[in-house]
Amino acid sequence: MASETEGGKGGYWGLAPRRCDSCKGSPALLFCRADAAYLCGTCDARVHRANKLASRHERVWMCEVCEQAPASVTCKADAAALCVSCDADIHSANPLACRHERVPVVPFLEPAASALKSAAAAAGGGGFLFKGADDCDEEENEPEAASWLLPDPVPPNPNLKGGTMEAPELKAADYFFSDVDPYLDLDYASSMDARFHQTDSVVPVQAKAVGGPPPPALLALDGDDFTRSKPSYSSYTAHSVSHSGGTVSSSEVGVVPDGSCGGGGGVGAMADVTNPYGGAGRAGNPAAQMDREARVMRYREKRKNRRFEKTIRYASRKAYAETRPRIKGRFAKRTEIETEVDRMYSSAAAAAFMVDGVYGVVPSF
DNA sequence: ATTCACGTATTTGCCACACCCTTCG
DNA sequence: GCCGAAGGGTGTGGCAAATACGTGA
Repeated sequence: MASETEGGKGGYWGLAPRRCDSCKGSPALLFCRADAAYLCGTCDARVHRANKLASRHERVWMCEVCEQAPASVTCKADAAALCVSCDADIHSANPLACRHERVPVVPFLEPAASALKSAAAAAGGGGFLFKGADDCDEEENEPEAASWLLPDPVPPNPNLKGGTMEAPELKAADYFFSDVDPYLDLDYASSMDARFHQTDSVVPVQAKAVGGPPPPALLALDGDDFTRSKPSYSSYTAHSVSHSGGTVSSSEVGVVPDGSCGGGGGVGAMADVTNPYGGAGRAGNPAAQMDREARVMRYREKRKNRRFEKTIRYASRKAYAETRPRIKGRFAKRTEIETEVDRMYSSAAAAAFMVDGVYGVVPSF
């Protein structure tokens, strides 16, 4: 699906990724501090396997955003390795972003491919670099995580440039969004975010305890993976989701073609949507790239803030819903008698309930 | 290997109404 | 710009129906 990058030749956000200093052809995958050189996976393996001394060179991944500079920090929230510049840009964008926990990148000594595997293997034990933002401390389905998060474990082969399914430019960031973006209405999500941010402070989140960590598949795809056929995770059923406006639901994240995409809907619109990189129409368009960047930022913020447990936004409504009369589970109209009874006992009975501790005071916001 | 029936698990929609939020004067 | 009133829209939980899935014959 995401086999092409911005315009088929640019980097993640339209900027061409830095080329390997050795072969000058493949995009650099890592930076060797000792050599002060940017290397692709193939050259890295060749250079640093040459002798024992070279094998001790510390290397770090390239910044996943700009692909121009070595990563200096890893943002846990974004699950991304970022260079100093991108780190500053991204995490100064808004108050939420600036709160992201970041840690210095840890250099690795093994070849890139091995390092990738190690990272994937370590994903279950603190190797958050290649994990989703919310599942840092949870078990991960390793193959799946690798399949959608990891950059191509096989170093790009310059000889196959442009002729393989795996475009050389395809890097971690591509995997991050390759499955998600086409089905993620970022604008809508952000608008919902805006709404929630307006009201989130109104009512404290009342998170119900859930049995365990969210399933990797959901975590991996922001809970929006509607491309899969009916995932069944009992702890995260539709009730816990669709009955909660605070969590992701199918109604929240509609599969809505981006109105800003060219083509005017129909097949054209969908074709554009299914291309997470905007297609040729966006290539080289700074405005579109900025828009894309903003969307990605919003997506990441949403991903960071997502909750898979049921979230009660209005405790008062919950309290009323729980006490509301029902017929076969449906809310029923209060009869006059009930109303009268409610009125008669509202003060005394309510007080008794509160004394019993069964019903708490309904907060009024 | 395919089809069918059956049981189980999961998802979806419905309902009333208090309250939040926007609009208007 | 501030305030209050009015009205519309939203969120809430339990149940049943619908749907999906799994298993054995």
